[in-house]
Amino acid sequence: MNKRNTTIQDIAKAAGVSTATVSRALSNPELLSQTKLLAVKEAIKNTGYRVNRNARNLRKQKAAAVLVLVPNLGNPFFSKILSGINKGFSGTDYSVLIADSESFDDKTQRIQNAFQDGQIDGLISLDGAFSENEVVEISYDLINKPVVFACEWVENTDFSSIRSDNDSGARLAVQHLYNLGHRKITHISGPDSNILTKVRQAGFLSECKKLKLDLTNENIIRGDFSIQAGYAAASQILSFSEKPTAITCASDEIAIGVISQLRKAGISVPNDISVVGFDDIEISNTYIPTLTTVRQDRFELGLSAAQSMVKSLNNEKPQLSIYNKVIDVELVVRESTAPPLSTK
Amino acid sequence: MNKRNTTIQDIAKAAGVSTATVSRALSNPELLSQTKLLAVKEAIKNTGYRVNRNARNLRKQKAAAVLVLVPNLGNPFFSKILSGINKGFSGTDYSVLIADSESFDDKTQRIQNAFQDGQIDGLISLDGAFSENEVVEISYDLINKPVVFACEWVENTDFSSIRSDNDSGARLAVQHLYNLGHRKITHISGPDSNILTKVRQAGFLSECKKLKLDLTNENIIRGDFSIQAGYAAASQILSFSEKPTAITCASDEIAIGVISQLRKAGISVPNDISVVGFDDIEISNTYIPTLTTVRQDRFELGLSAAQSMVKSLNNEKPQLSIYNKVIDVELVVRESTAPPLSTK
DNA sequence: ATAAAAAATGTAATCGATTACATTTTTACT
DNA sequence: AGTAAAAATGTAATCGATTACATTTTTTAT
Repeated sequence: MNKRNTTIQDIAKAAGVSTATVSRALSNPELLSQTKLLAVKEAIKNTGYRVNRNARNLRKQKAAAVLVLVPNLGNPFFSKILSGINKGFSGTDYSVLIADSESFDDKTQRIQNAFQDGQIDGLISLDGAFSENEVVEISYDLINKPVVFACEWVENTDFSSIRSDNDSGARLAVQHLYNLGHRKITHISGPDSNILTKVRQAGFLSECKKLKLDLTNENIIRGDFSIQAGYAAASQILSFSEKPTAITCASDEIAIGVISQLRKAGISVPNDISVVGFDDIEISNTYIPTLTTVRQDRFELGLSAAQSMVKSLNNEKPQLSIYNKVIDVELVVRESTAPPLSTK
Repeated sequence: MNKRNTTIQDIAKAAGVSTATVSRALSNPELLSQTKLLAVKEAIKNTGYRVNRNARNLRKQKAAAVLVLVPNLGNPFFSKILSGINKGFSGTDYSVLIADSESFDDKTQRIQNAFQDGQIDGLISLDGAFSENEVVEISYDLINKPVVFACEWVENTDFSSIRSDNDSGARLAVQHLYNLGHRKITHISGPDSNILTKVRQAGFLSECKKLKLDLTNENIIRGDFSIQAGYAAASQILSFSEKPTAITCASDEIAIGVISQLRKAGISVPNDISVVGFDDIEISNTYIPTLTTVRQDRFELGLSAAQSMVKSLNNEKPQLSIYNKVIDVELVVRESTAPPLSTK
């Protein structure tokens, strides 16, 4: 069935031109005369020829592929971002390789290898958990290749990044609760080391201060982004002598965990306590109660990251200029927030 | 910074051997004498040499990559499968390319192109929606490359597939409800064309018959797998003269949609009506009420598909033998099901 | 009409590894 | 020790496209 592949040689013969001309027809058609160009196109159509990627990449010293590093592929939060990234590369020559940080011990090693093997031309990382040493290893100076962070990022580094306006998001949540009349608000935070956590927490505290709300150490509960963290946080809150009237969470999953746990303790959301999430994941609009939350446009996040990467890749002189884009977030008000009891 | 790449030539020179020997050290070390092998290894370590993938692939006429076709990357249902696939390829030389069926007009064209470009050696499709013509285009005869379907599959074809035991799942749901005392059960189905829908629906009907339950045309409601379909189905059910006491759904999302909509109409799950889902997605364990559902091991599904693909890929003579694996499902009983009112 | 400049095309080296085939070295056996 | 077989190694062609450089053709300007 599959004999030898059709190559550029075959096309050259069929069209009565040299291989150089065929190659030009492929990548620089404007250099050719109409006649030859047509002849080549005709031959290509007749044979169904397609350029061999490996040969082209070898010669051009390119990979025509980009690696997307996902902290945990199993977490649905990332799939929408991936979808946006995919969209951003559709219509380009680039393939999207996906790797799961969890699936290997040394992720920087893995990244370096992929670059050195000529497997990839660039890296989009949704994972911001890199140590100082690791950052050096994937830095531009060393690998000479573009790196873009999306969603998460690494502090004090020169990598481009696309991120949501996490600070505003946190503030919007507080303002919303404040406007409803809440004065005692607790924030459930993500894992300490996470950059998103830090920013959202800082935004929360700063906005509370601005609004002159009392700040005690019961204002912040630490957890991670999971539903389970929400359970745990709810239990803690239940033990507070003076309970908050509202809670802002670092993720929708936390919010859902909190709500479900509070409910088991007979505390109703939003009647007894209001809860605001962060992210606006799929379920938030269908959970009972539907969740008031800060929407991040995850698709857009991925799309922008991909587009920025494509730009870097297309500039022959890899422009080092750091590109940072902050994507607006939006407060989506639904059922999980209401005025506090006292004001009713 | 980046001078010329370290090549096999450099290693040969450094180790005082020929390039052939270096190449053998890389892929058939057992052919070499201890002395030379060590010399080569030493040289490789000193230089940090890595083989150039493009060169190797060109020469070997391989791609060392597999394409995973996902019906819709934005749908979190698939991310766990992807995670399993990734796991299955970790430790191998293969890269995982991901494509979203939604992101191009002609998916078979896209697949064929990827094969012809030498971009991929095999295809794992999570998308079973292929017409007869399309099936021909990606058939083994034509492309001479392994294809594995995971989760979904195409009827009456010779492709390998890894799937859940959808039939049993549907039956387990009915049995569970039957054992609780339910005698009037409605099934909310997925999109007509979908193979999973067909099988689950057939399982439902067959089990109902077996248990001698009345079968009217109110036993089946058509929808798609979405939460919205659940909304719509709930509205329909509310209009039935004689309401079912229990509902089985083709997906958890449908189930959640149904529950939330019934609730708005003042009907409580499970007190008034019991609901069983299918899939056991993340939220099912946290929804209110927590969802009784049929668990599919999505990670395992992906893992098996990847392993099967790796096997096909490693057999030099691509074994055409069709490999079908059916993965057990499990009924997870939670809060959304209870005995019907009448029996209480 | 002709020289100079510009455009079109061709020739052949090149990217970096693999491997068929040839040659040398080692082992095994009489 | 001598020879056949086996093991180890080397030489050079090859995979398929791109591109520097050389050459030919066309256009432009005088």
